Amino acid sequence: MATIYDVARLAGVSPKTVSRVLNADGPVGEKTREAVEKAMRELGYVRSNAARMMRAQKSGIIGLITGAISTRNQPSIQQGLPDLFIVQGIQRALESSGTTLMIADTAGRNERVPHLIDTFLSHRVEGLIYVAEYHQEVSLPALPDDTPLVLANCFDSRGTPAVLPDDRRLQADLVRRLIAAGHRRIAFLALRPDMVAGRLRPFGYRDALAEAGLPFDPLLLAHVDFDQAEIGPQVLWDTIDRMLRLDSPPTVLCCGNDQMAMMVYGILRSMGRKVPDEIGVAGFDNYRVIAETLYPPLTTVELPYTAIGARTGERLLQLIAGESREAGPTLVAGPVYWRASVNERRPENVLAFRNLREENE
Amino acid sequence: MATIYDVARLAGVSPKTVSRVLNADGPVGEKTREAVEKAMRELGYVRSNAARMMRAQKSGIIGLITGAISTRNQPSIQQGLPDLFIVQGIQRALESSGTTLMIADTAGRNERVPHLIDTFLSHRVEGLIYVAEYHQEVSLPALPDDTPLVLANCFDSRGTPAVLPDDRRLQADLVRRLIAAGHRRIAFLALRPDMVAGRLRPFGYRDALAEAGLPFDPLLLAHVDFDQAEIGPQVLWDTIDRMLRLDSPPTVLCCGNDQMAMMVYGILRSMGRKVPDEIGVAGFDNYRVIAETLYPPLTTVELPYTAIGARTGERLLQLIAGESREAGPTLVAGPVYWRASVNERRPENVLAFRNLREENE
DNA sequence: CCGCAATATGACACCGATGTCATGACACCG
DNA sequence: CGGTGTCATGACATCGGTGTCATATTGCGG
Repeated sequence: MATIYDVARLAGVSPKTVSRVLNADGPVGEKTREAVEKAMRELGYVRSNAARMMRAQKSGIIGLITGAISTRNQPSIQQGLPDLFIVQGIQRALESSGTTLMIADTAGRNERVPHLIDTFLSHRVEGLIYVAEYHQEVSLPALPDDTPLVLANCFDSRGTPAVLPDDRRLQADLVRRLIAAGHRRIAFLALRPDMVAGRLRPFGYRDALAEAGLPFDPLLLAHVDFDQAEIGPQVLWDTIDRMLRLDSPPTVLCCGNDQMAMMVYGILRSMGRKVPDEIGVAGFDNYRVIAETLYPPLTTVELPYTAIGARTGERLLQLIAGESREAGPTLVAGPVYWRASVNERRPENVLAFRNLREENE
Repeated sequence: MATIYDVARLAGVSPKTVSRVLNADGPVGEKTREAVEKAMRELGYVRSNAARMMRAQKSGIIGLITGAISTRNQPSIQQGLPDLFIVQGIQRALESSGTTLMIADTAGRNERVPHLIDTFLSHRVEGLIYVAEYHQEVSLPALPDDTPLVLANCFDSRGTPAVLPDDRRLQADLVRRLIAAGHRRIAFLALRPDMVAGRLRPFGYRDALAEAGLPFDPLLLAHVDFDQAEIGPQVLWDTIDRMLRLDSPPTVLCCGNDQMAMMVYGILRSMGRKVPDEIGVAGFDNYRVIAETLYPPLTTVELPYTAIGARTGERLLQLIAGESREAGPTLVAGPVYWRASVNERRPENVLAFRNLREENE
């Protein structure tokens, strides 16, 4: 591959002059510039980042580690989609910064992380991002002080900058909207309590109930490990069956995620209950393939992965630039998508709710 | 960040000796080695790839361009999953080769590709991979001759090495399995004919029919643009309705992909037809969130994205190593997943089919 | 016509690792 | 005891850009 020396020779100038043309620093004569540009074109010259990087002590590279399929403890076979959207968001944020992304995946083996970090350090990355597959606590090996790190969709106990979904608020927003639609008995089929989301979202659920002056009924809240191989569907069935037999049964089922909602559709159908007329169903994630394809389309709230990625990228760029920024995690919320799986019981409330939100914007 | 000179000074040796310890070439005295290793540990030394790369004229970097969300013409809102699995497969294949992956996404703007390629070339990538979101023809700008390129999930007219799903064979394998299960009237709701998969898979469908001596009935084959915003579901409904009213209606509906199958579940339910007892449904993709969560679980065939990625990585490594390998695209097939959405009408055939396949392995 | 500033260009060193070659210290053999 | 080979180590140049400083050329006011 052609070097700056080749270009210089062909153009009959010194390498330094070519460098000046490349970087548009220092003055260059009109005719000289043209000769150099012609030479570059003829040779198909592309400047070597390695050499440049050595001199400048700046790589323009950011390292990205994804956690991907950690064998067990997966919240669902949703596998990878969060990662993907987060990475796309990161790319969008970095796009205009002139940095390039290097990626590596642990492939489920966390013990590989130190090695991946070393590889990135050897490329002198200017910053590191760790992306987790679902909201969780992680523990990463320490980095040299001068390499900033941002965690996406996860956090650690050292207070490393992190960008997280605002699970509590997202759930509260969804339940608020259900209440605004006139629902009063709202069941919540939460995710397993050993997952962060399974712990945070019930708070949001109760926040919304409390705001509206509705009582919290423990019989309407259940953590359901719906994703277990064999018995998952059965557990889900039993839970729903129990709730529907209550004296005052729920008018809507709030599911831990869209995938669970999809299973709930099947179960309700088997039970002979029509959605949304006999019972409403709401999801969580706005996993579009599910939410938009289900019939009726699923009301849900968006887990804003792309936005999380974008904020992560921005936050890292700030750290690299040395801008201090506040500490603590950045929480990201997203919109409620109101589709046909929940009936509006009181249209007038919904209008009021909309107006209220618009005023708050 | 510490350099090899810092380490050398601290250990009281020359940089070259440190280099020898690092690379385990040339002989080094026992005591010297220990002193050097101690110095490296104390300084937290990580060797600079940039410097190494300059000397060695080898980067150990592979560039990966993903096509992602090209606005229109998407086969579905499946958005990104193929990309993701392909990239994971690539990473698995490259993992042991000591190369690092750089990624960039066009973000739907194809005109950015030349710029992305230049960025990669400036990092002196040893090879390039282009990953498309769905099986399609692409056209990339020419590369310098010495940088190998492999296309994943796409192909071009220049005969660039490519790794593709064997759509025809996958569809044939699935239909064969349906026939083995005793089905004789098999409807095929194909994808749009302007998509490669929409053209190739009908051939596979007919291959399987022909092998079994079954007639091809044009009334049982329809291309359905099920994904259109408003009318998609209606078109799908009409098509199914028409087929079910035939004098000799199909006993199973083969869908263009799992997402379409999911919609078909909803439509059949609305029509009052029970799956699988009154009619079978088969998908395509083995999009697990759908196929495993639907009730009943969906019989489908796997579009082997991870394998496509792995083969792509392997093929690129071979090209980089200068091993010639055959030209032409690499076609990758995958297994049929038999779940509960299609009834076995003739169990004895299925056994025979299994034995046959095992003999062929 | 001289002096000084602005413009245009080049020589050279340096970034950090490593290939090449040289050198010094031993050990072993005849 | 000299010759030869092996081991251990270092000096030096090199990879491709670019920062620093020097030099050559031109223009313009006085």
